[in-house]
Amino acid sequence: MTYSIGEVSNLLDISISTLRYYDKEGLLPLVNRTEGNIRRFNDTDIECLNMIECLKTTGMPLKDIKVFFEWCEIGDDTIDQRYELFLAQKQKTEEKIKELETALKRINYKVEYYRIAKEKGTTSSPDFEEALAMRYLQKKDTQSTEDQTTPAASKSQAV
Amino acid sequence: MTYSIGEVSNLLDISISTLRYYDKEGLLPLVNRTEGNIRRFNDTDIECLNMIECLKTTGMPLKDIKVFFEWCEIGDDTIDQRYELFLAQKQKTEEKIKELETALKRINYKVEYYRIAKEKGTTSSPDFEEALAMRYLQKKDTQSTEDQTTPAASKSQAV
DNA sequence: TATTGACCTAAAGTTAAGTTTATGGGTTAT
DNA sequence: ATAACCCATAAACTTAACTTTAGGTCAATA
Repeated sequence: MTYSIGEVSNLLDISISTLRYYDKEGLLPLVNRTEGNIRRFNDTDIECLNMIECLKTTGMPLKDIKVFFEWCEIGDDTIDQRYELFLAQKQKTEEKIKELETALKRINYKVEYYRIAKEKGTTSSPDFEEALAMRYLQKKDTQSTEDQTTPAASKSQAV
Repeated sequence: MTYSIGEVSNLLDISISTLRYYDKEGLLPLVNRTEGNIRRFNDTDIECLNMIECLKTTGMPLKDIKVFFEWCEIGDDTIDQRYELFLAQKQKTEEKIKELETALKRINYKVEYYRIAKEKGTTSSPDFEEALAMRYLQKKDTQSTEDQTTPAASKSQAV
């Protein structure tokens, strides 16, 4: 099965110009062309594009993705490099997830903070302060696993 | 307690030029200055910078972060907007984490793939194919929670 | 006193990852 | 057969988030 650039664009939700850009940058080694110079993408190309999306999601820059594909083309001599690449990317991704989870806790605290502020109509009344403190203490007692606050954030009204 | 720009830079691991850039872009409402026009950061400024880092981590562009701080300055009339902002950011962050976890599975599969390739010295022998299949089936049987493969990825040797 | 080091501004430069524009070829529907 | 599409390239443009550069102040130190 082969696909035109427009079909691939719809299939993978990547713009046509981005696909051409990736091809030009050498991220898609050897995309076939018709006699009329029109690209025909095959299943391997689709696989490559899926892998590009995967690596891009985890924050790998296109130039590094390109190097990976070059290693693939070279063959078995580059197995070690490719192993190290994925091992490093695994670590980076795990770290990224942890960072996001830490940030999410702060954000969840803010959602709670502003939910109470909405109820009270202000962020600067004793009533608000108390409701916030109540909510915060209550959660501590009940050992809720989600929506934990970051104590540092609760020190300041400023943000 | 107040801090010079250099101290803040060391404290939060943000470059001096980035701090000046944030200030210029209006992300740090009202940083105090000495008579000699030197910035003195206080604890509220540090709090703001921590919040900037948090929001930046979750992918919020600086212009949106700026809007948030402007809302903070306006006061209680913007509580609803701020609530919605954090609610939206909570959702985006949860989605981002899921995306990363999906990508991580693919990457974990590749780590396994290349670990076996290293052992066998190739990615294209029947021996390698078999070892990979063994490993994959074995994991299915034992219900391992980590390092699951994405079946799509196992279809192609290409990448 | 001269120089070093930390700070300041404004403006230009950089990088990544595309997107847009200008120009043109080939096929299909009215 | 002419308009409407889909495809092609090259080159210029865009955006975000910084970073670098050039030029200047000021305080402490050798």
